Amino acid sequence: MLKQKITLKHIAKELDVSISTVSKALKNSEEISRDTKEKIQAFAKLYNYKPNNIAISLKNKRTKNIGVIIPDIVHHFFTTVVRGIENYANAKGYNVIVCLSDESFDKEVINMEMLANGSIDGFIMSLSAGTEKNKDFNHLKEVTQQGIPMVLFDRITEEISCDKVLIDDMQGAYMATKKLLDEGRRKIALLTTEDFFSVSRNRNKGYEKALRDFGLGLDEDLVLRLPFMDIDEHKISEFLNAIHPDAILSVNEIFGIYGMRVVQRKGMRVPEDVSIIGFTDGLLAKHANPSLTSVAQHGERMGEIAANMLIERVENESDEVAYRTKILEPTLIERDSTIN
Amino acid sequence: MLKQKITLKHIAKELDVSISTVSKALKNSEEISRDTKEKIQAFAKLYNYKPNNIAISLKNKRTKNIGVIIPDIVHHFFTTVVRGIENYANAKGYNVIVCLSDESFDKEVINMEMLANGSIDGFIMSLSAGTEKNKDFNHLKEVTQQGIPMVLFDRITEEISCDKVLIDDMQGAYMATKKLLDEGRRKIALLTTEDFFSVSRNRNKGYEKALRDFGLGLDEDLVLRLPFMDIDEHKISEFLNAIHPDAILSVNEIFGIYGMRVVQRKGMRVPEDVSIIGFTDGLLAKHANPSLTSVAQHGERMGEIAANMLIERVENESDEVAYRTKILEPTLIERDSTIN
DNA sequence: AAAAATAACGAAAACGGTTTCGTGTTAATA
DNA sequence: TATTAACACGAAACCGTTTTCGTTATTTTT
Repeated sequence: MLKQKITLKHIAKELDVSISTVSKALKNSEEISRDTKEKIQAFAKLYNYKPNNIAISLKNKRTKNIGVIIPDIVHHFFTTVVRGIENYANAKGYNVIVCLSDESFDKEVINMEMLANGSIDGFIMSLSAGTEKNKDFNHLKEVTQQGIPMVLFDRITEEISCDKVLIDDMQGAYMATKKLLDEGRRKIALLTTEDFFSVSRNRNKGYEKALRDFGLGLDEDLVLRLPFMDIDEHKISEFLNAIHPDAILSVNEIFGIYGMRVVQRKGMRVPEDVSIIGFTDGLLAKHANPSLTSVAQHGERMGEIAANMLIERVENESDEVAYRTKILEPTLIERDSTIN
Repeated sequence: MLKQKITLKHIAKELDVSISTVSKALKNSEEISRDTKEKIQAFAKLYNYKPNNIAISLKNKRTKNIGVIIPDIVHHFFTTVVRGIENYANAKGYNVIVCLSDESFDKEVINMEMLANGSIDGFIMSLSAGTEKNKDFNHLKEVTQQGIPMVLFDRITEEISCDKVLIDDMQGAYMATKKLLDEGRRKIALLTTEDFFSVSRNRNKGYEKALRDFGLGLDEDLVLRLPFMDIDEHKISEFLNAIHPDAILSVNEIFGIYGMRVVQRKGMRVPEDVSIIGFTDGLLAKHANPSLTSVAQHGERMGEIAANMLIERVENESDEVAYRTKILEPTLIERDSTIN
């Protein structure tokens, strides 16, 4: 049953011509006579010949594969980015190899090394928590020095020069905070992550800037820094009980959802008593009760842009085009956890 | 700056030995003298030599890549399966190439063809809606006939003989329905999809069987079949208004969430007035208010099992081991949308 | 009719490895 | 001392393509 894959060699032998002739005939080369071409093409169609990708990759030193390394795939934002990458890449004839770093520095390194040895033409990645934490970017450096194009998105670092795409996190947090201030809120709690996430740092800054622009200072008591995994609802509860905010800004979706729940459990109403805004416009935000006003990160567009940047680099040998950093504008999606 | 990748040939020339000697030395072959081996290994380490994956793939006719084709990646269940596949595959030294069919038959075919020409050692996939709809499985047939191993999960078909892994959907729906019946519910609405999804058909069957086992018949008026995309909340609302159920079973997570919202909007309480159970134990279910009792599909395990089955096939040339179908037991996760 | 041009194809190198099968040295055996 | 083993290495085929550069015939030109 095992219908062995047919190769140029088989066709050549069968039709009693050389491999080169077969190859040329299938590419409709002018070098080959009409008769021969038709004969070969007919035969190839009949036996459903398809060239072997691996052989072609070896020959051209081009795999038409893109390596994507993300911290987590069970995560709405990354998932939308992957979808954007897939869409664009597939349309351009590229496959996407997805690897998960699982927020671990070691896994990130291992995956990069696996892929960097010829499997892919370039990388698109977002740093793992581990990498952001220990600030070791040597694996990225090595890869770029080998001439493998790379695009960083969302969780990026200044230490590596390469193309980058991200949203203006500071601006997003600024917009959100301003929205809350405009509502008349003055005691705005910030639910954020530990400080090593560049993304969170920027969001924190935007929060602070908005406060200052309104003549308010940053009150560290209003800021809760949570570990990014294993969320402790109790901690959030204690925090909110202690400070009694009239609004909450969360640097992600999930903290916002937890915040909302805690607030509601205390018998307070959202948004009448407490307004809440989160980051990441995911399913949770959309379907929460009330639905959660969110700063949209436009993951799918981010993915498309990243793929576009990468493929351009891959296909234009003309290396020395300056590296670009594309900064997307975040959008505030107003829902029912804020007033009007 | 472009530190060119070093090859066996470079090492050979530099150390004035043959390529074969270098190759053997790096594999610690007994054939090569201690001195030579040490010299070569040291040199290779110094210049950070790593064999080219593509070349090795071509030689062994093994890519160490697994092709995964899923309908959608912004979807909790598929995402957990991918994670399971990744975990297992990575540990075994395999990369995962993810392609999205986007629920489209055509895209599924294109992606399979892209990957089937040498890029991967085997497929793990779940059928797109389009494929389930028009029941055309020729692309799957061709691939298996070429001897490329394949594992189908969740959305499978009997028409293809290959390894399969899925949960007992009928049993899951049965358990859920029985739970509702045990609560004393008698008017259980079923929110399901169009009939071409094998998965939904089985869940419908489980629902029906439970009813019959309780001496109740299937009342078609209690069944609403919704298109799987672009959910029309209004339609759900009309339906529920018309029949006034005391419980709702949904064949997925999202319909359940919508159902809950509609019920609550009507001023009824969940679960006091209406109990609700959904399928897929995702984030929405966990964070809904009240949290949604769900039939867990164990996506991550499913992914691991699929990867395990596939890799076993790939590595054991001993083809003719009978195809296996692994059926996982679903689990009912009781939360607050049902009583106790 | 001799020289040049053209047409149609094949040989071989190359991509970067692995592996089989020599082959020339040295060391052990008869 | 002649023969054989063991050792250490290299040549070459191979995986499946692409592509350059011949090499024949045949046709055109002078």
